[in-house]
Amino acid sequence: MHILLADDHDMVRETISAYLESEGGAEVALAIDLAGALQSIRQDGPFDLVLLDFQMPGMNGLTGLIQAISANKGGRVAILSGSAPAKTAREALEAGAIGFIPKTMGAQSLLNAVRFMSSGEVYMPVELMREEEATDHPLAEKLSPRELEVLESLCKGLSNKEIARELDLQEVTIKLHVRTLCRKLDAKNRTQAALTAKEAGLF
Amino acid sequence: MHILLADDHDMVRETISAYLESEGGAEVALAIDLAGALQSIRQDGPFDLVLLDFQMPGMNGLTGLIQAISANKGGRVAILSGSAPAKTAREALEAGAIGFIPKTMGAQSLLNAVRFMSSGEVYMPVELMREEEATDHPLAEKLSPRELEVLESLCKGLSNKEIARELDLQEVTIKLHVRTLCRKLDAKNRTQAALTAKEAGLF
DNA sequence: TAGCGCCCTAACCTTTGGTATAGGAACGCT
DNA sequence: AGCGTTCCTATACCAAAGGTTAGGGCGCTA
Repeated sequence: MHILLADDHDMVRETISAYLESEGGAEVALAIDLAGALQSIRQDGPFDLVLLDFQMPGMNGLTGLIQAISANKGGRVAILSGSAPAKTAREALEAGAIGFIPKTMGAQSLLNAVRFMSSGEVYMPVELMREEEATDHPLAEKLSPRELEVLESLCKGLSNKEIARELDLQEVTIKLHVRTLCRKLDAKNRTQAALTAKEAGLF
Repeated sequence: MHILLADDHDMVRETISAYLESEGGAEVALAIDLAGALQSIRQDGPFDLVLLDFQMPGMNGLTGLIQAISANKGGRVAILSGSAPAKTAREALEAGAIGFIPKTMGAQSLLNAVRFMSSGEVYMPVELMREEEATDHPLAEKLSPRELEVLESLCKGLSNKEIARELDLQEVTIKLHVRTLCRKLDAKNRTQAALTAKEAGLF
């Protein structure tokens, strides 16, 4: 197996690669950011599998993934993520990733998944696949669709008026939603509501 | 070397332990959370070194560290952290930790640090020691001490009046600081300022 | 059909937030 | 001494946020 592992945490990178090499007999190339990964791909030809850390310089979201896929001709690019929101996992697959690996996974399972993906199979942990559970953030369940839209704008720091324009509603209506949002999120004001939503990783 | 490694990420735990065992000849016990770690310490006697992930169920801040230190009689407890704010590192040392290891550290350096700490020496990466650089978040540099205090309260979602009470100042003064904060953080309002500060990992 | 939950709007009011302008006190610096 | 910076205070005005009550429309369901 010819594998490229890109992660900006030296420790993660080196220990995982050591494990894949000793236990899995893989040949592992390393990169510390997206730029390094892309260069390595172009230089040392297409890999059987490219593992990209999701939070890494240059990645910003899925654009880095897409670049890597186009660089590594045969595809075979997987995302490695520490805190895995199920939604991004599915988005990654839709964007063409061959797999999604949360770091909460065991080392042995990782090895299996890597073998799996190296041979061209798509890998995705079942916990992240359940359609329903996916969008269902524990917090989001209580909110109506409208409220979610408003909350998202709230998290951009927009004013009621701006939100009203964005959603094509009256300002008063926004106020209403903001009030109920504050109640549901147990916040005293819009700022706390936005902070809470952010911390819950909703957006 | 008799070592206990506690981390809730299976992958991190298993790969690091595999590395420490094969390359460092260490004997590594594992735990997936603080409770497990404490139990393991009490059962299998004091370890030469206990490595605790800073973000792990049961840790909440430094209280988990302190528990572990008192459980592992000889001390010898070190913190392992993914995103390492220099401030917490120093706080951990003050609380009695024998070392602080950011996951951005290389695997070989990790091994050295572990050997070092196992023999009772305090280990701390130099980058995190420089007194000045410590509080110096790239963003925080531009802000006066007062502004930082206000910003911190802002990040709790407090109103101007509440902040004024907390800092024993007049409300108008807070407004002033909020305004300059918004200017310096390039935010349109308090909410955006708070969000920006949070994202920069300031608090 | 009646009831319920969600969504939208209205008018009205109070509190809070944001801006401007101006001045005083404390500190370090040259 | 004079200068600049930071910090604090003050007055005043307008905009925005927060809250209340009241009402209409829509779709679902008992």
